[in-house]
Amino acid sequence: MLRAKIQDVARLADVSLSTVSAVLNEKAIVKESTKQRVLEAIDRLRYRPDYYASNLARRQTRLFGLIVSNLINPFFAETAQAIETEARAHGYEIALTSTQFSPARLRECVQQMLGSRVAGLAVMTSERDDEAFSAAEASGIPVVFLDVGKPGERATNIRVDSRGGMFAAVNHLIHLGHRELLLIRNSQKECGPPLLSHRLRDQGFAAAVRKCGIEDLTTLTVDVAGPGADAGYQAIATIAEGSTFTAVIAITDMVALGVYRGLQERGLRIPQDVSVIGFDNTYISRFLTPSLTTVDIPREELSRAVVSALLTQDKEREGGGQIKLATRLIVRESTAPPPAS
Amino acid sequence: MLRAKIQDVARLADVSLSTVSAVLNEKAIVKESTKQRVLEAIDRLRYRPDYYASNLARRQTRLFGLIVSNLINPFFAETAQAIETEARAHGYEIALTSTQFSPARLRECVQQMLGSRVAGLAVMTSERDDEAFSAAEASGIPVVFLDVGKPGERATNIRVDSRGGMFAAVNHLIHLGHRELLLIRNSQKECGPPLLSHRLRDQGFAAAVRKCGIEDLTTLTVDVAGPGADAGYQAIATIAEGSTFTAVIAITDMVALGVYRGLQERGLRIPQDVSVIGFDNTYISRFLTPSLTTVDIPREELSRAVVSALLTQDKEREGGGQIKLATRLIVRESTAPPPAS
DNA sequence: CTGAAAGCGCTTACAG
DNA sequence: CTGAAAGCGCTTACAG
Repeated sequence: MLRAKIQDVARLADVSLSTVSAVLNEKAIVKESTKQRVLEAIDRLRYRPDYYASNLARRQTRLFGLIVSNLINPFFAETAQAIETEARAHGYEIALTSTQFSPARLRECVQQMLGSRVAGLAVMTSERDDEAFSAAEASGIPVVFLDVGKPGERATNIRVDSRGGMFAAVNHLIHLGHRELLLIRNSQKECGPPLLSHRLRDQGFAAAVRKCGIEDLTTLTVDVAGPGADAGYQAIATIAEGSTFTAVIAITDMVALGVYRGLQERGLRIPQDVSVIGFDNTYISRFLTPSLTTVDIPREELSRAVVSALLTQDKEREGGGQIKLATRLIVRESTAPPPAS
Repeated sequence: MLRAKIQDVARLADVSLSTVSAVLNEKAIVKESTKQRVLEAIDRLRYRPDYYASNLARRQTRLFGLIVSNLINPFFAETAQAIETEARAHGYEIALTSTQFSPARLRECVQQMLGSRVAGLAVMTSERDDEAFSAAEASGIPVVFLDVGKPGERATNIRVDSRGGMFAAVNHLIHLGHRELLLIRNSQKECGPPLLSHRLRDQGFAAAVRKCGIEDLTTLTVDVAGPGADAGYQAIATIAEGSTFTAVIAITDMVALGVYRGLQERGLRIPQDVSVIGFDNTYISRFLTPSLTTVDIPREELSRAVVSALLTQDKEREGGGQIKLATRLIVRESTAPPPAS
């Protein structure tokens, strides 16, 4: 069974190609009766314009590319959703692709997006790859990086204020009276250097500790490889009996979920024995028991910032841009004063 | 800045178009020295073949379309990921799109996929739309529906054995001694008729109850609109004081998460006071406290079944197919005998 | 408002 | 192994 083409529609409706095209794209004004004939023919033939032919013939697409690391991480999924909604509101589709944290896949994805002549490209991955980044920047289309480091000459860089979030988290714990903090990070396998967004959270933690002015503050940092919840669980399960801590900061909510489980298995109650803070404010965090104190990254603002940057024309964006997004600590039930010692 | 085209590469490398194309597509064998020249030119010009032009010129794409309801639901995200991995192993890309549970969006998505001349289309949505389905079937490409009802003439239908899963869940509870069961379902707004996969789970529940042969079995079903966890929480929060139940079956793990929270707020312990069973075996379920007893839908088998059906040629698939996928109850900590009354 | 014609950037037989 | 030519199915000026 052969696909109908625009020719077939034109013939059946007894009009010219341009008329069918006009009806399809609602560009020119077509006489109502003609339009009906065309519509009927389209319907009868189950005609669907060929996407490749029409995009080839057009000068441009109404498509934004969005590259994320992974769809299973709720933060990426929620953010992708928010961006798609925002983009649709402006008449753009989203082509979504995920890298599974592989720099090589990231390069492929960028090339694929450029080959799809996207009107703009957002790269929101944890991993980074210089070649991929420079290819994106050199393309001439609007490019947005999320927390990906070097602002670059032309790209817009969105920086989530992870540092600020970490400051808030650390200060919250200190004010509650905690003096022994445990920071748990996870890394994906084969990921090369640590994820920038994690590094920023990291640095924020270190800076907050340094600046708080508390002398007897003790900190410990644990790194575990693997998916979030597994890593958080492992971190707690394998930490030496001797190590003492009254509060845990998990680098993501998923890690915190694993921490919850690990603590419970060791017979430690949250928050009576140990306080826990997450990062990302994912959907599940407020349904956990106890509900999770976490750092919120504003999805709405983020998606608006991304789309508006992608919509921006070249001339307006010389020198690249830097957009900073505030974070906010959401205090819930998982944090409380440390147990009396 | 203009994109380089194949012409530019040919000119710079001093060869013909077909030679460049041969290098690009690794079809014909090109002399090594020529190949190097071409590769160099490609590199120098940052050339990227235009996706639309090449797909238009080709007879076919190596692209499968995948339509899901929503990316935030971990089940869809995890399944999409598994399918993408499986498809890549066979040399196919996945175009992923989500409907947000809207039948109108589903129609658009199908049309868009057909316009993209996908080599196969998998529809894994909770909602359904006859027009969209028949458009997909009429297209002549391999089509796979997941739990979407009517097998159709040509499409393959994958049925998850929800009924079997529900039987296992109900029987597990009955064997533990439970006699008062609560089933909690959620529905998405604007979704029209109840989701088929939920209906199947529903019917499975009813059938299991009917067939178990226990006389004094009491069941209650509650419906709440909204996202999973919210719905589960609301269901428990708003259920009348008088209603008694010793076990809850949640229609999805996300609903179970909300149920956990709701029960805890009402001072009920899991599983000492109330047992809870979920559905989907999502990533988070084993990290909850207590870990969640749930019905597993085998992701691997599912993705293999989907991809293999999409790969199947027309002739082999006359009359459509029906593939049934077994489910399995995973017993964890959230189920135990009911409290002594 | 409608029609004929050129062109989008590739791929693919087909000759050489 | 390489080159010239046709064609993929649209869109878009440009005349009418």
